[in-house]
Amino acid sequence: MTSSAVVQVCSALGDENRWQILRMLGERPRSASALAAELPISRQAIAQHVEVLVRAGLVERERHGREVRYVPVGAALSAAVGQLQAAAAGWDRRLEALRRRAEGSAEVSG
Amino acid sequence: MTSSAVVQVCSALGDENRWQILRMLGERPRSASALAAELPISRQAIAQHVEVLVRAGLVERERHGREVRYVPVGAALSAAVGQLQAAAAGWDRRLEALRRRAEGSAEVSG
DNA sequence: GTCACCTGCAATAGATTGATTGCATGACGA
DNA sequence: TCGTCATGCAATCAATCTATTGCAGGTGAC
Repeated sequence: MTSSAVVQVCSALGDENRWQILRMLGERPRSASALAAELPISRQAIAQHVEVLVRAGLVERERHGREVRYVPVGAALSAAVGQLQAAAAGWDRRLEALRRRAEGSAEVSG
Repeated sequence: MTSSAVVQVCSALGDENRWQILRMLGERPRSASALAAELPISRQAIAQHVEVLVRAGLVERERHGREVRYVPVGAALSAAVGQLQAAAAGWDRRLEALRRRAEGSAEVSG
């Protein structure tokens, strides 16, 4: 892993095609070929996007005969959301303190 | 804007340098020059990262004389987290249904 | 066994991103 | 006014990412 889990999940979620794929898999697990039949990009491009999602832990492979179906993993997203939430909460607290200080005195001694 | 707000926030959060910057700004708002003095990358690189964060709505500019201080915006992160949470919840529900179906019968008729 | 289909790997081209250097502009302080 | 310091813009380079094509390997159907 080149980066922490949250960063990797965010990076994976930082692309609209991957959101689209994730949404489609959420409706119904599908193979890369099946996804390619409904999206304007090639199967290989989709395979690469899915690989990113797999590495981020957001989807899992499921073999069905010669077919590989991809299934989203809700828990991974929930976990990432939890950490983001914690970060947001921490910042909120600190930022509130900062804001109070800023309103009280714009510039104390340089 | 080239993409939706959530995607943009995720994309901005998909880089460790930007997390680092965000954390440092959370501790204490600073200028790009001040950040550059504490990070191993150039001021310009930091300025570009901060620009990404500003475009994502995660930080705001604050002029103080000839200095430009950057302040994180907790609300933006909270909002994004909220949407991610909604997505996660939706998927969780659907995925639970899928899982139940999968466990009951591996492959029903196509 | 053979055919068809789906997956997987490799190589490649184009676009985007991350980081750097150099210079110009603008504001504060002496 | 002049010097200093911080910001801002432009150009450039390297690395990464996205998407494509082509082909080899495997699995299931007949």
